[in-house]
Amino acid sequence: MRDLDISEVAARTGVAASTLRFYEEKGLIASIGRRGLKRLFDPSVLERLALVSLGRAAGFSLEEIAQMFAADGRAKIDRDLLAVKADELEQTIRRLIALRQGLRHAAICPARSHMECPSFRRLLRAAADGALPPAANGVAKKKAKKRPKRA
Amino acid sequence: MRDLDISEVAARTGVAASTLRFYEEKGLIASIGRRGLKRLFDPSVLERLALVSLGRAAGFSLEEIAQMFAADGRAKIDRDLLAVKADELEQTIRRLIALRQGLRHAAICPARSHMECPSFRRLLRAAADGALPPAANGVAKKKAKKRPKRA
DNA sequence: CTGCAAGTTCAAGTCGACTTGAGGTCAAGG
DNA sequence: CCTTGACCTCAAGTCGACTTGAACTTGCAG
Repeated sequence: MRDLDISEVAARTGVAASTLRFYEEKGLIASIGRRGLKRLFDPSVLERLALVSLGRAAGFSLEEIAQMFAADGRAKIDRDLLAVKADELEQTIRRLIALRQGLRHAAICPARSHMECPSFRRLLRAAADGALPPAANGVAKKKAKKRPKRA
Repeated sequence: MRDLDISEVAARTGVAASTLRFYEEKGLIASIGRRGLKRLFDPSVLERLALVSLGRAAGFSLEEIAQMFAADGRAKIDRDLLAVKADELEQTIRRLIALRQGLRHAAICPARSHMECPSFRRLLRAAADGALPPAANGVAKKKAKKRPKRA
């Protein structure tokens, strides 16, 4: 496969060109050269981006991800770290399950007011105790932009 | 129970005073009056805050939460909306579970490089397809501040 | 009566991950 | 050869949820 220019990478991964530049700046990906001014990417960048996407989904920050890559050239991912993240994820999952249960119940609860529902009050107590997940901050409105063709 | 001043509310809920002012400004809570300059809160604010906390954990924005309260005076929570959130949560949970599986496997995978592991590659593919959760943005470092006494 | 800790207001700053805008460059098609 | 549109750089802006700082005011312990 030929080298890819930025718009091809964007099209094939669904990652905006601006984001790709940003990632390069952060050391998450690398362009293999330029044609004139324009970046050229090796096709392997696609895999790399998948890895980034995976890392993000797993709750790693861009910086953490960059460090995994930075360790040495080849994506050297610390297995212990993975296990730790998996455990964290497990915690989160448990909490979310409890929460979902609570919500479902609240949604169909016959009590006149939620406040009269013991189940809801229990959930409330849990929330007050901080036993529920912290709730992702600063999540901007997804403006449902074009999700480009999947290659 | 007597009316509470802001630091009492903060102490009993673990919500910073600055946050309480912020919440009041946003219409999420209301102070019942002032002693001099100082806000006084009715004890019911504690329950209200638990509700806010619950809403946040469930993935509602402050604005959405405010609207639930705004509908009329008494916390009028739309059951359909709850159900919707519960479903979203369900989606998220499924994805997180897949992810956790993937991470766990990757953590113990015997393949020399993760790239040589079919299971890992499958996960990667899923990530590339956007089948994984979007990963909460803008989450600032929790600096492990004092979690004050639970009343 | 006085001092001061604890409250107040309002504007501005922070955090992470990007996006947007202005202004510039250049490879390729007509 | 010349246009043009895809790319480029760099600075600044955005989003949500708060926090922080500066400059005041005040209830109340001593």
